[in-house]
Amino acid sequence: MKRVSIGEVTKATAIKAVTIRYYEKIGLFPPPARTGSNYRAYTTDHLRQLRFIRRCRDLGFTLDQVRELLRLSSQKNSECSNVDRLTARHLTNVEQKISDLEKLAGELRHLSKCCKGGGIIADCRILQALAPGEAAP
Amino acid sequence: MKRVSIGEVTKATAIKAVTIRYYEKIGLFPPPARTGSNYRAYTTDHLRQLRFIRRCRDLGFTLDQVRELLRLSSQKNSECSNVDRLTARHLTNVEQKISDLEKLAGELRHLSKCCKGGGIIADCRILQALAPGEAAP
DNA sequence: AATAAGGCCTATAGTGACTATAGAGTCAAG
DNA sequence: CTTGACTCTATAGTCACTATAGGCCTTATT
Repeated sequence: MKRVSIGEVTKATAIKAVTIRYYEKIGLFPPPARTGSNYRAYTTDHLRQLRFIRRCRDLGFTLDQVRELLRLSSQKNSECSNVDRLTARHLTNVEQKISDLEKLAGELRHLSKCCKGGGIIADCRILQALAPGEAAP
Repeated sequence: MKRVSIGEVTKATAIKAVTIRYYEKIGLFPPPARTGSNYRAYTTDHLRQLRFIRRCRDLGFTLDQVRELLRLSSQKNSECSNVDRLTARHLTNVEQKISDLEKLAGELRHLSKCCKGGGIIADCRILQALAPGEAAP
């Protein structure tokens, strides 16, 4: 079967070589065979897995979650509800994070509004607002 | 003047003692005096600074940005436009992150929708969707 | 055949912002 | 006097990489 170098994998998956080696080191996917000169030689199976990993990471899953998804996806006959649950939980996290960030953006916008332009630090409204419990005189 | 222990500071600022010591170690704020038994003894100035830091962190500024804000806020007579710029840039980052996460949440919701309940892994739409370029048969 | 460029190898250390752990000294109350 | 809560230092671990150093392999050019 055809085997490719780590550089080819990088081109095909957009995962950097160092990262691929790192994934191998932490046991995220099985290590590939080596050539006579000790170069890694990947199969199309590796490529498939690494694309899967890349996609999961793009979607914000942690490496532990990816590990779990890989494990689950290898058990072809077991129930798929675990996958659904994992995805749903992750979605909840992401939604929480969005709402946190939106609150935060609101506060930052508020800060930005009150200090437009050319005062001096001593009168800076932003800094005053950042110092809690210290009302402006 | 009155000085308080690290425990008091923790209560007053909601920053953990270890974190306060960590901030001290990386030089984020001046180290406090010590008691005879080598305990840290904080002034109200320290308290003010640490509350400031806490607030900045809550707003998502990095420690480097906090460092800069502290530096700026100590120069009472210089211009405040730098503070404004820093805040604005941070806001832009936050807004970018929100939009990234929203796109991501959309994809996750899409995933979640297509796999509700009780199939087996071999047919799992989520896993199929996570494997790019491998269309379902 | 020598050389230079580029790809690949390993191992180690660094990032940010903490968190956890171990082992020891200090203080107040009972 | 002992218990328990608090404090101290130093070190290592977390996550998901990124950077660096130093050396081998391959290919193309001279």
